[in-house]
Order: sequence, then structure tokens, then C-alpha cells
Amino acid sequence: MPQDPAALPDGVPDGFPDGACARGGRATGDPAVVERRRQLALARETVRRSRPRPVSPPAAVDPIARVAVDVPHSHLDRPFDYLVPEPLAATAVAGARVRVRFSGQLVDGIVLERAAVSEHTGVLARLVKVVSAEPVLTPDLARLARAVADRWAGTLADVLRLAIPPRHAGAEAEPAAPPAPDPPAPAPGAWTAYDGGPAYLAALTAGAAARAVTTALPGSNWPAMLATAVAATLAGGRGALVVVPDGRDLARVDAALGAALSGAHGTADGRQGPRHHLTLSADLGPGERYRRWLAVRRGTVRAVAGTRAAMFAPVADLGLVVIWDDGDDLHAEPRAPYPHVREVLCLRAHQLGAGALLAGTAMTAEGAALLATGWARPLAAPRAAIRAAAPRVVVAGDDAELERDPAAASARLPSLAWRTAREALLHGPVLVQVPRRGYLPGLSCQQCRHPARCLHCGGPLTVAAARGPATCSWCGRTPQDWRCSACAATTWRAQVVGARRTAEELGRAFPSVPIRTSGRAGPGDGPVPAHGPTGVLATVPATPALVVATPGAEPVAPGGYAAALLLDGWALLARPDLRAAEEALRRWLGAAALVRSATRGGVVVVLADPALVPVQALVRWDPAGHAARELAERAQLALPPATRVASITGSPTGVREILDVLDGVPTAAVLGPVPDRVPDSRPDPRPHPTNGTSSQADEPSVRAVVRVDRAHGPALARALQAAQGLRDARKATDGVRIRVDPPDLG
DNA sequence: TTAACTGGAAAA
DNA sequence: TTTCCAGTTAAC
Repeated sequence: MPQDPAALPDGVPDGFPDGACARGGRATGDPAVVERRRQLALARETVRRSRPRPVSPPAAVDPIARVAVDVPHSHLDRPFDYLVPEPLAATAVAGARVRVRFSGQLVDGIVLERAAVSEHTGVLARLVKVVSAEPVLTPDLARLARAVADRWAGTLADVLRLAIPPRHAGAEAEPAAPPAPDPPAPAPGAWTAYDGGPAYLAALTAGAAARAVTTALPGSNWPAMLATAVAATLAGGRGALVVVPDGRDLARVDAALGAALSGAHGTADGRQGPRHHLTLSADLGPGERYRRWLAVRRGTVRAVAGTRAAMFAPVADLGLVVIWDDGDDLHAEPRAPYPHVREVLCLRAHQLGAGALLAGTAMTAEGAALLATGWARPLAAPRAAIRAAAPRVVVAGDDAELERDPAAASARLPSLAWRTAREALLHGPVLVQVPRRGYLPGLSCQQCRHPARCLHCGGPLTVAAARGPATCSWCGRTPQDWRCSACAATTWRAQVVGARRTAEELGRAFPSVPIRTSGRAGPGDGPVPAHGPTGVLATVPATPALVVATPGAEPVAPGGYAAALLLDGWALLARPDLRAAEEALRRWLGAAALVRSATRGGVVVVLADPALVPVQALVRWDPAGHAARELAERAQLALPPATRVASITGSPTGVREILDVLDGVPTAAVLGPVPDRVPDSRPDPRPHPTNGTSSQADEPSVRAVVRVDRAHGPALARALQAAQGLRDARKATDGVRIRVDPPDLG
């Protein structure tokens, strides 16, 4: 290795930065050593100043690199021009990762483009080095990331951090496999049951921008249907991208894609042979994640299925984007700028003229809005087909008699539910959906029903196990001498019964039937069940058993469940959430779709008020109608998706500063600010992306909501970006979090 | 990190 | 008015 950095041409990493010698040694207090180091540093400095580095000339062609610099400040969210030294001319390609000096700091950046001239009037700095010539930022991805940043009032750097996985040099060095040949057009399969289904597939193959919202038939093999749509797109020579909420859905789609794309090619690990598809998910290691992502970027693999982060996967010639179950809150990215998978995929389809498919057992108001505006067409099965496929749904209302059988009574089962389960257990497994996990996840005052809160930190009290103590789910303490914060009573009662307690009670009610539980284990949930690290079962045998599951964790039973009991519908619908109805119906449909059709004896018992709209929609199996109604209601209330809103959270002064800049935005209505409501969850320990001290400690957080007509959404986002930029430029220390169309708008 | 810029005070 | 300097701002 050369010893004199000054002898190296620009941009060649010498691995021997200034100060490396001094840093190499152990810290010592010896004054002689300190003095010697000081002199060395001084000498080096003198040399640097008196004998300037020989600088290589700029690149002969396109000597300017327009660089997206990875800095967090929103007022610096624009390209900066750098001079490309000749030795880097060939590697500093558009899309390459580089290092540049930015206001003295060495920072990461990505070359957006090369150019012949710069608009910048001052003197240009030079690229320090090219990290890798691999073009990780394709033009399409750059355009998408910019649009996403603008849509959610964020910065390009934030979006790029979500969109491009960390580099892994080993994966980059491996040779690219040849792309698989396009598969033949698939048979329509289950799509024939949907009006316009085969035509939709044909349009995908033909290269049209075929956009649809579809509700899957109950009991349908939806992964196979999605795979068929992907195959149809590939047959037309274009790529496809499927995003699902979680790893369990991903495994099903992965298997279906393998089958649909004649999985004879390649192996499961994605390393050898031409492959048609691969999966991307957060739980791959960094190396594997980057390896697969590169295979997608390089066009080696044309079909991708993945969880949330895959929404940005740089699929070449994208011809179809698919989202399954867009109402699942896992599709909402929790990191700034908080984009939503559905919206990002629609944006991509729109930018590229690609097809789009929103599919689910349920339908969101947003899905209904895409239909209402004509952006997408409905793909629905005829009523008769739905009736033939759906289970019978019966409602055990408020007045439902509790079963008199003592065992069932202790499980608080209405007579109807008890009899249904007992009967169905003769024919197969019975699914029991319980909205809350844990044992007794919600305690309240015996006297006034006020939620029981920790005396120490105000967190909610729960009981984790049978005969266990009440503990705080935030700080873990077991309060001594608890008394109600509202009425000072000293005893509590169980307000909500969790999945584990329900399983325990059902075990007593049906002593001869095996009980299986499926649900994500959480803190305070006690020992994790033996099956799998998360406690979620993918499947259960077709044999009689009671399967207790939390929403979203329902295992699939081959041949379908004989019955399902949907417990605690009241709790689901009583939540003070604007989406409570939509969410309740989504969860019920998700469970009910796993039950055998009525013709095969399948029954669903839902414990809820039969007069409620979502309950009726479940009985009629009419998700599209419910979504349309929900959309109309949101329009009436001037809420998204009929309007666009932004929530602004932070210190009172910070929020005020943002609001003050919004004057110019047409139709903007400001609601609040009001004290930030403390949700029934642990407060975010680091709520604002600020470094250094913040005034959060003294100032309580407030929240304001700004609402505009949909047409003025871009103007609102622009104004919010500008306002954020102004604060950033002033180095405001108190962070303000801006979220556009937040999912939890209460 | 640091060069350029700003504005205010001292010098003329 | 000019010059100097310290604090501020932008950042290629």
C-alpha cells in the first residue's frame, strides 16, 4: 500500500487517511508521545499546504456529476453538482454510489446524472470516490423516489434510504445470471369466475395499463390468482411486482409463483439458474437481501414478491404492480416520509403506464375511490358465485343468550356460538377469532370502568397469565396499592379478554377437543408457544380442533374450516378510530373467507350488533358495497381519501411555525392544534428525528391537522416541505413530524 | 468543516 | 464613508 496519500491520484481510496497513524496507537498520557504526534500532524499539515496534491483533470466527457447527497436537512433536498476527476470518469455513472465532501463533511451520495455543464456559478468540489459503479438508482427509481418525497412532504434522501438496501460488496461481485426466458401466457384458471377476468389477463399480456380492484371470492386460492396475473404480465415481456402484508402471505405467494412460472428453473435460494421470480423481505440477511435486490435491478429476475419495502423494488420494464389486502396496516411504512404501499404502487403504475391490481378479501375506501374516479375497473365475481362460495353468516346480537351449559357459560359463549361450534367440530376445525392477544390485555376500574393505569407511568395494566398479577405493559411494574385514577376505587376487573384466556376457557368448554393458538406473541405474553418464533401458524390440519387466532394470524385449513366464531365484535367496533368499521369488516372477512361454503355446511357466527353496517355487509358478503358506502361517508366528513390531510406533530411553537407558512395553500382548513392524544400504546421514546437536545421535555406535544381538497394535495405537500425547510435552515432543534394521510387519523 | 457573507463598530 | 471583525449562513 502506498505510504504517501498525496502521491495517489484523486479518488483512489488509499485506506490511509490523515490521522490513521495517531488513531492506530492506544491512547496514552505520555507527554512526549503526545508532543511527537502533535508535531507529526503539524508537519503533515504543512506539507499539505505547501505542496498541493497533484489534481487529475476533469473527465473529458460530461465532467459534471449531479449528486443526490445523503443529508437529513429538507432545505438541502436538491441535486448538487460535483466535478468528476478523469480517473473516476468511467465508474461515476448515473446511479452509482459516491462519496463527496459536503460542507466539510464526507457524506454518501448517488449520482443522478452526468452532465456537460453546471448551472452552479461557484467553484465545484470534486467527487472524493466512487463507492461502486453499480448503478443502484435507475432513472425510473429516481423519478419514483422524487415523486414519493413530494407526495408525502419528505426528502429524497429519506425515500432513497427506504428504497435502496445497504450495499454488500460480496453480493455485487458475483456474476449476474442470465435472465429467464418469458414464460408462455397462462390459462386464466380461477380468473374465469370473475367478470372480465380473462380479458384483464389478456390486457396484461398485451402490455396495456390494465388497472383493477378486485375482491377475492371466499375460499379462493388467491395466491394462485395473483401468480396467474404475474405470469400473464411476464408472458408479454414485462416485469411484475407483488406486495403482501407479511411473511406468511409471502410464503404462499412465493409457492404460487413457483408453480405458475413453471418452477423447474433454478433453486430456492435464488443463486443458480435462470429464475422467473424471487422474494424480498426484511428478514433476509443484508447480503442475501442485496443479492436478490441486485438480481431484480439487473433484470435477471422479472417477477418479484415481497413485503412492504419491496414496493420500491426496481423491477425492469414494470408491467404490473399488485397489492394484496391494502387495508392491512403493515402496508403503512412507519419511517419518514411514511409512504403507503398502495399509494406508491399506484404512483408507479401511473408513472410507467403499468398495470395495477388491488386485491383482497375486503376492500378499502381508497380502493373504492380508485373505482369511483375510473382510474381502475372493478373485477368482481357474479353475485351467484359469491353466494355459492361464501359461508352462512349468522349474528349473535346483544340480546343473545349465554349458554347455560356451565363450561360454555364460563367461556362467555352465547348459546348460538356454543351450539354452532359443537356441531361443526364433528366435521372439521373451528376457527375462533379473538381481537386481542395476551391473557387479559385490558383492565378497568371495577367501579367506574375507567381504564386501569399504572401508578408509576400511566401505562395500561394487563394480566399476562392465569392467576398472574396485574402489570404495567409499558414499564413492567406490578403496582402495589393500586387505586383508580378516576374514582380511587381499589379493585379492577377484566375489560377485554385476550386470545390466550379465551383458549384456556374454550379448553374447559370443549375438554375433548385439541386447542391450537395462533398469534404474534408480545411482551408480557409469557412463554412463546412451541410453534415457530412468532407464534403464528401458517396452516392447521383438517381434523377437528379449536383454532384460536388473533386477526391476521388465522391459519389456513385445507378444505376450509367447518365454522368460525368471531368474538368481541363490540370491542372491534367501539374503537375510536375512523376506520373501525372498515377494519372490523376486513378482519371478519379475512377469517370468514377461510370457512367452507354454506353449501358445504360452513357457518360463521359473529358476536356483534346486527344493526351495524359492517355486520350487515358481512352477512351479505358485500365488501365492495361497504367500501363504496365508506367512501361516501368519508366524503361527507371531508376525510381521506375524499380529501387530503396532513398531521403535524411536535412542540406548540414548532407546529405553529409550520402552520404559519400554510396561508398560501388553497382550501386549507386547519384543525387544532390540540394536545397530542396519548394512544393506548407505549409512547415513542424518540418521537422526533432530531439530534441534540430538544425542548420536548418541557413542552407537551401537540398535533394539528390540515385538510385540503384532493386537487390541492401537491400544493399542500410543497408548502409543508418548504415550511420544514425553513425550520431546518434555522436549525430548529425541536422536531416536527409531518405525515400526509396518516393511517391512524383519529 | 470552512468560505462567503452580513451587519455593526471603529477609524478616518 | 471605509475598513475591520465577529458572528452567521450556506453548503456544489
